[in-house]
Amino acid sequence: MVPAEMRPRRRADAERSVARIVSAARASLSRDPDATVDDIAKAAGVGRMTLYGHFRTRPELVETALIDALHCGEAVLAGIDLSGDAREAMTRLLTSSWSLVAESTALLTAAQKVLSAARLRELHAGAAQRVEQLIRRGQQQGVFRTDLPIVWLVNAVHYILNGAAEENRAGRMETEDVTGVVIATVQSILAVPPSEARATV
Amino acid sequence: MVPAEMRPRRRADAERSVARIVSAARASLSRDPDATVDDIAKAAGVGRMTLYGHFRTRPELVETALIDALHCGEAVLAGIDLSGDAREAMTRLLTSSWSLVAESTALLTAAQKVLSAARLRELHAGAAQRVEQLIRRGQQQGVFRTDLPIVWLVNAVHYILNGAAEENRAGRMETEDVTGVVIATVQSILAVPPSEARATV
DNA sequence: GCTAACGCGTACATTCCCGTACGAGATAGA
DNA sequence: TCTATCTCGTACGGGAATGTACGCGTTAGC
Repeated sequence: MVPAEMRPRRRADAERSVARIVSAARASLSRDPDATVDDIAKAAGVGRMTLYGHFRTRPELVETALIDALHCGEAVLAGIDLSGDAREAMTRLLTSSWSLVAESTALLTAAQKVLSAARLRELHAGAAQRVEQLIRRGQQQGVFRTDLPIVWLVNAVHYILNGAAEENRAGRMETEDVTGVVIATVQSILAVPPSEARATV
Repeated sequence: MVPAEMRPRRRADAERSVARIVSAARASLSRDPDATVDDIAKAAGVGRMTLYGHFRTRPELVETALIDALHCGEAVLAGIDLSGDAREAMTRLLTSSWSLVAESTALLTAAQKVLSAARLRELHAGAAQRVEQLIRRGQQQGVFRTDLPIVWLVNAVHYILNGAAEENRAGRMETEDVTGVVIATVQSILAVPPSEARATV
């Protein structure tokens, strides 16, 4: 709530602790949405009380972790060239940030239990919109399908990313294989299906 | 554990209660994996103590619900013609039972928290194998892709079904639209991609 | 070096859920 | 009608997680 600039100055070690806690929270929560405050503190290598010194409640911590992941996502997205052929742009996007997007989505579901729906929409709107715009541009270029609702296409991509991340965690897919599988699957979902292609001609 | 035939006879009203509880458990758990025993009892319209009269522990209830859903799935699958063109067979399968499969998958994730991995594999093996065999047959027919691991294809279909069910629950997709969207998406995922088609020829 | 800020542990109150114990009233089924 | 079975409420104990209170030792930063 309070802008970072207005809070009383923090000491350097406090800054480091907070960073480690947020990082641990992102990792723990995206792995297990029900991760305990104690789990996160242990993962961060700090005491539970130290954590409570920086975050008053668990929901506040979850929200901070989600915001952090979304900001990272925004930053990475901003650095990717999304112009040109939408299919190639999507491949670039997935190659460089599928794990980040998957993490954000997992965090989002973790946050659904503790944050209000309105707050969630507010936070997630930006991130999802970038993907949606890319898909929309692909549709205008005629390389992405238009026979399914765009909301579904956006979310289907997220479900696939999440699923691939989970397969990887569960040991059913090697980390080095994920990128290729994700790209192939997503491109198949977004591509113009044969039936529609005929209709378009 | 104990076969139904060997347990002492139950009265008709008890039979009805159990049926309502299992049904409520399936519905509640597939909506919220963390549904409380009390939630389920309320949804079933019985007291919590009545529930405990039939199921000793929550894990036992979860397992029963999962088994029930899987059995329903098996029964439906057994009634579907899976011969002929694998694509059409898949469409028939999805049309008649996407919601059932989605429910089973959701229940499976709910069960992952309370049942052992070994027990889960044991229970789920049959259901997943039917889908896997269908996909494998499609690959032999040359209508389904072979460039991605079959395990991934099977699970990707499950992720999509789950996702579609969630979109429907969240009010982002109309119930009457789900079937079409699911079929279109799954067929796109399984279809032979253009690049592989060229290579095959 | 001084001081405020920080790390961190113990202890405690609270809440929520699970599972058990007991028992009184209702009902299916013979 | 009679009885075993079933429903279901209250009450209780245990466990886990959240958040608070207090305090001592340490360290960053001036």
